Amino acid sequence: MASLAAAARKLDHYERRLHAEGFDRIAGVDEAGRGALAGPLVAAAVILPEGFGVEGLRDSKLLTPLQRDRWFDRIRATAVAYSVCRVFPRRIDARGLHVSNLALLRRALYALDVVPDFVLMDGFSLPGMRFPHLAMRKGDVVTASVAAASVIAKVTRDRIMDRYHRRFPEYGFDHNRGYGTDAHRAAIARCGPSPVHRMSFKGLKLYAQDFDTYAALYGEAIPAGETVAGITDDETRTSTGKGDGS
RNA sequence: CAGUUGUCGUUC
DNA sequence: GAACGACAACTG
Repeated sequence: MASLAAAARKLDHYERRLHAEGFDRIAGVDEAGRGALAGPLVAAAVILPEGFGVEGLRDSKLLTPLQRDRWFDRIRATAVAYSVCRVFPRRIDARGLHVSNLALLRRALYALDVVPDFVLMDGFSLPGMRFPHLAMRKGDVVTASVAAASVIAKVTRDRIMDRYHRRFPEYGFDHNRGYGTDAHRAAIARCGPSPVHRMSFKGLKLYAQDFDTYAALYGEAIPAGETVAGITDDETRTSTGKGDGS
């Protein structure tokens, strides 16, 4: 029990310290979906109430899907305020990931209907932010507010990807969440990109600019059970016109 | 559930 | 070199 209490104290260590210094609307912000080849970037900001029971709460990546759903409900039910914002692939392509990400985090903060008096951030700080803030390495592992935000962002994004899976079933979005697995890349080689793919990302850019090279690199990662009978490596290369390499 | 390894993406 | 975002496959 001592170790449990110690772990709990550690996760909201910053919140407690800040509260002792007089802050009582401490927001955590985090985003999900950064490295994905498809789907939106999702950011969430959360202000937890003082004394929010934090035992078992962790970075969304360290929770099982069931645990994430449970925390998602609990955070939404008890938060002083929370917000979720997203940026879609087309805009990421147009503005770049980093710029999109900064704007998104800022939007999530300003979308809070309770104005924070302090902001805890994951990794980097926001240029020109008007709130007092602290950016910390591995923020979602170390502080409750950021962990909570990471859960809201992650669960929201996963649900969006589930919806995209119904619309574009060929890519396995329900499984890979838009990330670049072998099967996902092979699906792109077979079917082409969907409207929710980030065309500015490596791989998709390659697909658009040089399909033959893309197919040679990723097209062979055919999912089990979908192997095209009789197509060997050589024939694939021939059919995609890649016979004339170095 | 607890870990480990691998792979990929973006940015600095 | 670092940070952030992930999935996949393996051990116990």
